[in-house]
Amino acid sequence: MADKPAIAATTHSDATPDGAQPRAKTGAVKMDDIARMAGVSKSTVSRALSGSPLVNEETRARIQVLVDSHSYRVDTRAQGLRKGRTHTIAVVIPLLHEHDQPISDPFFLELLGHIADAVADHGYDLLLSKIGPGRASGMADLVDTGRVDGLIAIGQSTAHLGLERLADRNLPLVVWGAQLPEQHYVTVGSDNKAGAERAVAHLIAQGRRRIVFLGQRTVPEMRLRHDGYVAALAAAGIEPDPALDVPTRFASAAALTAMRSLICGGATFDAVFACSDVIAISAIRALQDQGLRVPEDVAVVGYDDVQMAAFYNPALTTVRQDTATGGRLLVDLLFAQIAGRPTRSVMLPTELVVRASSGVVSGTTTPGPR
Amino acid sequence: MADKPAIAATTHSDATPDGAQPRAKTGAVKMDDIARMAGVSKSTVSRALSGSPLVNEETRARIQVLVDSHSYRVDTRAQGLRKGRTHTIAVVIPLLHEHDQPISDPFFLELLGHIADAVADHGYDLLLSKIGPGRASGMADLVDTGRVDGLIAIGQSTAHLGLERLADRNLPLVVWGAQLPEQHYVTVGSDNKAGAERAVAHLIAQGRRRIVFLGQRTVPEMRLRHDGYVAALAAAGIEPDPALDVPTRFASAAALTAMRSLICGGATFDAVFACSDVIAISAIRALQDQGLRVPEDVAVVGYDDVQMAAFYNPALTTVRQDTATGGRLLVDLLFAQIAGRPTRSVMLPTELVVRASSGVVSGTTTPGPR
DNA sequence: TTGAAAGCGCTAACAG
DNA sequence: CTGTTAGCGCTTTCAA
Repeated sequence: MADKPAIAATTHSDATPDGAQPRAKTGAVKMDDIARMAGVSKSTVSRALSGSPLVNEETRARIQVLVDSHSYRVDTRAQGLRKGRTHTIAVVIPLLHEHDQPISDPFFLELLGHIADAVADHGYDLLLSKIGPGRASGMADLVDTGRVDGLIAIGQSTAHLGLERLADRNLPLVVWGAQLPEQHYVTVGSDNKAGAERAVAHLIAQGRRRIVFLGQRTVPEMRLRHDGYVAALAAAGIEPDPALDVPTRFASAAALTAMRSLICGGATFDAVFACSDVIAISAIRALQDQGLRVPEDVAVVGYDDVQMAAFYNPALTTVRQDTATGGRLLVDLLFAQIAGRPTRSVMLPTELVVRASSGVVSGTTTPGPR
Repeated sequence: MADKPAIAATTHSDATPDGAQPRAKTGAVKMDDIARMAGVSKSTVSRALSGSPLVNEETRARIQVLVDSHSYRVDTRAQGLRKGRTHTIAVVIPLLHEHDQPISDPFFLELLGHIADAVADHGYDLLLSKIGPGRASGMADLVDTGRVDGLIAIGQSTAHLGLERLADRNLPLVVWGAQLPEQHYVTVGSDNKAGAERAVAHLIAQGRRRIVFLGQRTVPEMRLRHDGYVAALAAAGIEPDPALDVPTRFASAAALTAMRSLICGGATFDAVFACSDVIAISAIRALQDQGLRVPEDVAVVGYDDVQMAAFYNPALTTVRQDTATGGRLLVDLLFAQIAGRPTRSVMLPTELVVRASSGVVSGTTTPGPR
């Protein structure tokens, strides 16, 4: 770990600041207490609190007052134990690689934010969990130990088989990612192939012919994007050059290195299709460092339309994934499954957002943010 | 909600795909079942699983086999109910404004990632919760309803008073943010004033005199950064110009607008100190859109050293906050509080990372990423 | 070394 | 409308 912290100040001791109630940690008031004070039974309180119609309005009011004044809250743990539900769903981020800087891609954060909103709207809690490679069993545990009612996996990465197993066990599960043939689990994701195809076709339309594919093809979504890339080239009668197929992980640093070595390797190319905006941005940096101009010498297109894409310099042309509907859909489908309703995978349409980095001549007006 | 999804495919029905065990949803195996199979009592299983030394090794082995083969997992809900602990901690993101795009700043994500790691290392779960303005009571509920053992708030934003109340109730709570005088709760955060002061001093050292402060002073951390800004100016004998004090929210779009109107308002300045990297990046975009060069015409310094800062164009000079130690510290302090040990606030040192955007002449070598 | 019994705080029949 | 009675699945005395 890094160096010791520098300054230290405010002290938090267990002494109660002023003469406040020195209530012990176990001192929380329980339903029984409320019942006693209201002169009724626990059951009545329970009913009153759950809005049952079988309670005298007067009684309910009396109870409510007590509840408020003592700021009593039902213990969800006990409630869940009894009712068999947890009112919690897990969002799992399967890590792609050993020690990728945690959840670093802004795209994830945007999606996560929307998921969090949707989950909250349902009145559920959200458990966030990072799961290392191979350990899909960890996901099952979350359900088996009664911690959550269902799972949302962000990105199937290399966990495909593990996810299949979960789905086969009929655990409520929805995955953000690619729609694979024959898969047993439900996914929500953008139309990766079509999105990529359109992006690459756009580059070709700008007169580019030697287009680099920058991304990790082992991840299903990226493989589909690669398919789109190939399809677009084929449609234009261009033979894909394996030398322009550059694998890279998602971290900025990795992308930078990959791009650098491509350039230094003497490859010739006039465009780059990157599998994510973060990768695209790193690529641009590498290009500029080597004295290449974007988009004049090399046009670049990314994927995601992360917030920052519009603000980059040059502003990034990219394939937008709609994280807002995506997030909400993930949650809605999951709740449908929890409710026992059958669900099916959804593929979201993508949109090509053309900005400066792909070399389209535009006026002085900056293509704004979303 | 947006338009309807496009394509749909794989169906997830309740029918068990192949001849797998059509185990009902309640069909999970319980401790009692294991006990019966092992020919011992529930208590023994419990002891065996918790590593109690009062169990015959042979018995323990027999139980373990059963547990593994049935992939039995202890129900943490019941366990928690009995033991009074939840093994879960909450990370709360107090929202700054009504509908700021959820948790959009990459800085938060980086910090969150590290917190998640640290929490996982302790074997705890992490509940993610977004709380709207003013509703600090929501945080208390998390503890009162027995959902979590403690709270980590990321950014005090405008929730200061609410946090005070929580601390006064002696709930385990650690806050990422500014260290305010007399505050009752424990914080971890960077030395905002010193960091900002150094950044601004750096700009002054580059010969800049008219330096814009770009950020929201209502947030405690930002106010401290403003203090540092003023201090640096004062040290150089520069009178702060109120016209250069530009408030803006944290979203890229807001920063862009703020900067634009400053420029169009005809203000003259030769540098910008932005309260976050995201803001800095938007500011640069605005400057360039108006034909100003960075750093030649206007030098820019950000705050955070978000991953992308090194990759921006021009690479961003910024004040690095160490999210790795910060995250870990937040968690360690929280666990100390949960264990009943007294804790004190910590102020982390910052580091000024000088890159191209502040106009320092450097060779062809790019200041690399971290 | 093990088992029996008593709850953790709550809900849900089943009787009034 | 309300109270009584059983547990939800686990841990933990207290005895054996």
